[in-house]
Amino acid sequence: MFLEDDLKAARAAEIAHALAHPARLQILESLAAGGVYVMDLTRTLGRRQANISQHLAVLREAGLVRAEREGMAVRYTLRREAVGQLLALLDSLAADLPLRAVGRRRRCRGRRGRR
Amino acid sequence: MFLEDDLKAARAAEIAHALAHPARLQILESLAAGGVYVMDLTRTLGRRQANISQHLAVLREAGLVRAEREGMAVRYTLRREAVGQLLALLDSLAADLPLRAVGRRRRCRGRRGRR
DNA sequence: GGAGTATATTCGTAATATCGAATAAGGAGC
DNA sequence: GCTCCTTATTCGATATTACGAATATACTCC
Repeated sequence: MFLEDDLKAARAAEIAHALAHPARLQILESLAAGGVYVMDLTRTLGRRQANISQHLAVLREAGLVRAEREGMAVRYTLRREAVGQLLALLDSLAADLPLRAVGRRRRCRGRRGRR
Repeated sequence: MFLEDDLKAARAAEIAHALAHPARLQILESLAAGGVYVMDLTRTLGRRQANISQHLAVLREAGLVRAEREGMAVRYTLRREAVGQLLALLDSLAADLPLRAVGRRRRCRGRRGRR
């Protein structure tokens, strides 16, 4: 799939990149439950409005969410349901991932012994 | 899932980040078909050995792949099959993503009134 | 031990991401 | 028009990433 189509690989990488930030994952999770307004996100996530808006721009440009004006506010919704499946998969992977993966630790390289 | 667990969100973001590069997606796709050696990847992907090794390190630290020495070579395999499902989902999303998402273009959002 | 092969890491640099502060822009209501 | 509320964008500083080149490490064979 990606090996023979560089453009598709680039698109997929952009999508993955859009997912690659805790705040954006939380935004998407909020959206998965139904459309929400930006103001709700700033309260829920405890981040500056500008910051939320910046993250939303990343998600928008990746094609993962859609923005619709409703009067003064803007309602965001997931553009595809596959996004919800992606979240679920990431969640399950994150759940049973060995601790080592996160803490930026020294890495234990085979250092031979084992094998 | 991520809203109430910052650590899990961070892990999931790290996993997504590991996926967020065309070369790493291609590496994972190669691995999905069965273990491969680094030398194979350098040939298949047409990248420098050091570069492949650097990308493999990212995948390793994210817990997505496992490295096993086999004599002089090192064989890499997917650590979890959920990774294959992630790839498939990314592929389908990338397939029907509107073009606009990739080209870093000026963004055309509803902008309704055409300003 | 030495030479050769396969893989990993370090270093320097250019490109990119993240964040807050400030500012701009859309819309409602007066 | 002006003001308030909501959201978006720009700017500047800092941090992180990607890459090649060079170097280091692990292993095999002689």
